[in-house]
Amino acid sequence: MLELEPLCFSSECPSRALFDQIADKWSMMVIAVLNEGPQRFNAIRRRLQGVTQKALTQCLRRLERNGLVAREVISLSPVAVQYHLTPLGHTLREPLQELHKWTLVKLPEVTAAREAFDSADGGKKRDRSLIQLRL
Amino acid sequence: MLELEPLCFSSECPSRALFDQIADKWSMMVIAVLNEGPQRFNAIRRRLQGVTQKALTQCLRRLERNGLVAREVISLSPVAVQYHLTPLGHTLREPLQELHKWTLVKLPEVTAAREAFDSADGGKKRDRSLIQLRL
DNA sequence: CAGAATCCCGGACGATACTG
DNA sequence: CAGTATCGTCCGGGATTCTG
Repeated sequence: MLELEPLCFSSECPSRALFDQIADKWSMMVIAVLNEGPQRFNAIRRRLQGVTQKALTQCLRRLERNGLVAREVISLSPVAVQYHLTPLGHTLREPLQELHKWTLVKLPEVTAAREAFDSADGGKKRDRSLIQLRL
Repeated sequence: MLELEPLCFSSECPSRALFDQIADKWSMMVIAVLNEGPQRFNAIRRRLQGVTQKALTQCLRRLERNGLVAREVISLSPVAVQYHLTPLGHTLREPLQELHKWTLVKLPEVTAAREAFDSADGGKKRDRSLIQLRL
């Protein structure tokens, strides 16, 4: 029942950096896809519409390096490569999915908040200054 | 008990973009800090060692725009500004904290995996090619 | 105190071409 | 097929300075 310790906010806390490494869009989606079973590179690529080959490669390498995904080369000709979740990777799936679920459920509320925010002081001094509203 | 629908992977799916907007290091930490109660700008700044003023401002604006955080100006002299979580922001706290907890618990395993990965093919062809190992 | 405005640079990213 | 290599672009982020 402890509230997660002092909840390290120090800049040396390594979990801070780790967080950035696992909590990104592509990692989440790759893990979700691989949760359905082992997949080959281009199979993953096809399911993640809009991902570039470079981004996917980097993402997979990072996941592999962090021990969340395993890569196995199947020596055919031409070569085939399969990726699958490790047990460790599996433990990450649920927390990530919770977050994804949140975005789906709360999207309407967020959208409403955005419209309120954007129109509220649309005429004031903060026209399009630092508030880069992309997305 | 549904497995989260078709789990939209399409590039038009708006929750994909939303995910990137809320699942970052600073947002997580700001929400964690504000969970302890309303805080002023510099108070937050002090607790989040290493954050720059610009990054924090941007983060707070984004959170405000998405309806997760509310900003209230207290007219003193000099001006004071308080930030606090909205009810919507509160609902995001738990999923984020789960993820943060994951990084704390699994950090040893991840670290081990990294060392294995980095040393395993340290001598092979993938020296320091595309696998940028920063962190 | 709580930011905004400016400047600047390294790095992220996409597009393209090449390889085993 | 599953990547790697290279290039050009762009922009997010830090440092600094200024303001109500």
